[in-house]
Amino acid sequence: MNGNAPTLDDVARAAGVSAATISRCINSPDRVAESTRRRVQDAIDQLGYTPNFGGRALATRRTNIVGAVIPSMANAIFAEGIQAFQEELSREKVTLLIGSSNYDPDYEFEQIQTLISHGADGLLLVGSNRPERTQRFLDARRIPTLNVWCYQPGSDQLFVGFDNCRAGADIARLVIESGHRNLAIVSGICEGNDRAADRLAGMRQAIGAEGIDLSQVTVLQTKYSFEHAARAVDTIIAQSPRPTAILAGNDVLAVGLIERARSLGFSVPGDLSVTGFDDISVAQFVEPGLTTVRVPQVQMGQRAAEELLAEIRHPGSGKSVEMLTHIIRRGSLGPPPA
Amino acid sequence: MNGNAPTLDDVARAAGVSAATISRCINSPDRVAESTRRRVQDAIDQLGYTPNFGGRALATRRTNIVGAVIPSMANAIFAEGIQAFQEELSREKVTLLIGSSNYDPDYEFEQIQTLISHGADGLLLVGSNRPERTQRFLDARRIPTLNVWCYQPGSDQLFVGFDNCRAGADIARLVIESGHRNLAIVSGICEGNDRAADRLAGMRQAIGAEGIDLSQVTVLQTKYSFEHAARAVDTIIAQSPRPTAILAGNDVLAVGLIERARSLGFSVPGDLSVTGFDDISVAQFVEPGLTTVRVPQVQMGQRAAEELLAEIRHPGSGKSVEMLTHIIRRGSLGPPPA
DNA sequence: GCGTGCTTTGCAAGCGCTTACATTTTGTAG
DNA sequence: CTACAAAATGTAAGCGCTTGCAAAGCACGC
Repeated sequence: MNGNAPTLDDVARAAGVSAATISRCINSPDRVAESTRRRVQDAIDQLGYTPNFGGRALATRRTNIVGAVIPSMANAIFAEGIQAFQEELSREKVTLLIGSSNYDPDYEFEQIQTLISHGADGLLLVGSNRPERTQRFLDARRIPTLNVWCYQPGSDQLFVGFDNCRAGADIARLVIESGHRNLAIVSGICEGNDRAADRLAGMRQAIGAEGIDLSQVTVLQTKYSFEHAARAVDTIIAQSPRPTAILAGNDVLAVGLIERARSLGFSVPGDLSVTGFDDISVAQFVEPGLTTVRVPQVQMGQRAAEELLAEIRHPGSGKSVEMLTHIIRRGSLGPPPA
Repeated sequence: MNGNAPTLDDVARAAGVSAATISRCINSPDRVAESTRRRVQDAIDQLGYTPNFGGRALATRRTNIVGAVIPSMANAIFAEGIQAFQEELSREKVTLLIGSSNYDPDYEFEQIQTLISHGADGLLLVGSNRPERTQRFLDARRIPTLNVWCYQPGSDQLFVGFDNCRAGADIARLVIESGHRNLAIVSGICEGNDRAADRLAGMRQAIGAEGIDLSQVTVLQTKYSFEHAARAVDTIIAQSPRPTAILAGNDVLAVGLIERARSLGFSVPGDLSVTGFDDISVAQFVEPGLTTVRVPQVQMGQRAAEELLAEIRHPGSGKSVEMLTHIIRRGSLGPPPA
C-alpha cells in the first residue's frame, strides 16, 4: 500500500465537509445533498482518491472479495466461465481473487486458506470431492461455498453445475445409436477429479446398458494435452478388433485424437469417429467439426455468482441449480465403416 | 469475513498475555520468550485463529497483494504467463489479484483502481500505451508497476517483454525470403493495443524495406476469434492478384485463416502460406503446423514477478528485461505457387 | 545490597473507514 | 413568524492489528 495515498480525511478537507459525509457519498449517495455530492466527487477526482481496503474491511467486517480456486489457469476450459463469473461479480462491486490448484488437492487446500486469510467472503470451487480436511476447515469457518461443474441433488452443499454422469451417458448412447459397437474411451485423469470420473462412469454405464461387453472397451486415462491424446491413439489403433469410435473425456483430448488419427492416415469419421466433451472454441474449427457435449459455461459462471452472492448476503438463501448440457452434432461422428 | 472469527484479543485472553505479545509471536517470534511462545501457540491452535487481513493491512500499510490486469481471461494467450507469474509470487507468500480489461482502456482503468483500492502493493499490466488519465493516476500514486508483453528501451517505466515490432519484421522477412511478393496481413485490432500495432508496424516496415509496394498489401484488422479470421479470408482470396501468403497478427487468427482457406479448397501452403504469432498450443496441432513467432510466456511471467517484487521491496531496484522471440518453422509456410 | 544492561512484556496510539447518534439546516403547515 | 418534522451533516467510537515507548523482570559484578 502506498504512503502517499489520499485518505478520507484528505478528501474531506479538500471538499470542506466531514469524513462521514464523504463516506456517505460513496456508500449511500442518496443520503447526501446533490450539491455536496458534486463537490465531493470533484475532490475525489481531483485527488485520485480510492477507499483504503483495509480500513473499509475493518469497519464493515466485509471484504467484498470472493475467492475462486480453479484447477488450472493455463487452459481455456475454465477461462470463459470464470470471466462470466467475474463480470457478474464486478457488477456488484465484488472483487474476485483467483487461485489455481493444478489439479492437486493439497495445493487446493493451501489456496483456499490463502483466500480465506485474505478475507474472502465466499468461495467458488470446481468439483465437489475434496479431502476430509479441506471440508472440515470450510465447515468450521462457515465460509459460504459454492461448487461448479457438477451437481449433486440432495447434498447440503451448494451446486451450480450439471450432471457429468448423465451427460457422459448421453453422448455414449448417441455414438452407439450411430451404429458403433467397438468403442474406446480416452478419459482425463480421474483421481481427484470427480468431473472426469463421473463422465467416464456415465459412458460406461450407458455402454453396458446397450448390451456391449464393457470388458472389451479400452479405457485410457491421460493427461490434459494434445500430446497425451496423440499417444493414446497409437495404443488404440493397434487393437484388434480396432475400435470404430473413440469417446473422449474432453475436447482437448478429442482434438488431439483427431489430429493424430488423421496424420496416421485414418479418415475421421470414415474410419474412426471421435466425440468430445465441453465444446471449447476449437471444437468447431477442427476438421472435421467435433461432435461434443456443450457445457453452458457462461450461464454457469453467471448463475454461480448470483447464488454465491445471495448465500453470502443472506446465509441459507443460495440455491443449487442444475444446468443442462446438450449434444452438438458435427462431422466427427458418423456411422462405422462398412 | 466471519462474525465469529477469533481476534487477537481472544487469543491474548486465552493465553493470559497482552495482544502485543501475540502479535510479536506471529511476526517476530524471536522477540518473545520460548515459554510464552509455546503457550501462545497453543491458544492460537486451540481457537483456530487467523490474523484479520484488514486489521493487519491497516496497521502495516502492506498487503502482500499484487494485482494484474490482463486484456482477457477468456483465451489462453495470457493464461500460461499469468500462471507462471502467480507461481513465482506464491513462493514469496504474495497473493495475486487478477482483473481483466476486455481490451478496453476505460475498463482497464477501473480494474486498476479496484486493485489499488484493494491494497495491491504493485501492478502487472499488459502493454504500455494507456490513456493519459491512467498513467497520471499510476504516477500520482507511485504504485510500482511493470509492463509485460512489450519492451521499450530507454523508457523510465519497467518492462519485461520483447520487441513486437522487431518480431513482426522478422517473420515478414522470413515470408519474403521464402519467395512471396504478394502479401496480405490480418492483424488484431490495433487501437488501444500497442502489441498488435507494433507487430503490424514491424511487418510493414520489413515489407517496405524489401522493396515491395506497401500500397499493394492489404491489411485487415479483425477481432480476436476464429470466426473473424475466417471472414478475412473471404475478402483476401477475392483479390487480384491473389496474395500467396497471409501474415497473421496472432495464432488464433492464423488458425482461423488456415481452416477457412482449406475448407474453401485451397491448399496450405501449396496455394497459400500462413504465419502466426505467439505459438499457442494449437499452433503445432493444426494441419499443417503453424509457422509462428514463439513468445517466451513462462519466462516472461517468472521474470516479471521477480522484478516487480524487487521494485516493491526496494523502489528503484526493479530492472527492465528484454526477452527474445524466435521463429518456429512448421508446415504452414512454403514457397509461393509456381 | 545496588546499579547496570539486557530481555521480555504491557500500554496505548494510531492505521482509514463506517455508522449510531447528536446536531444543524431546511422545508412546511399553522 | 413560529413550531416542528425531515433532511443533511458532523461527532466520535470503534473495527483488529502493529509498534514505539515505557515498565518490569532478570542476571551479573561490585
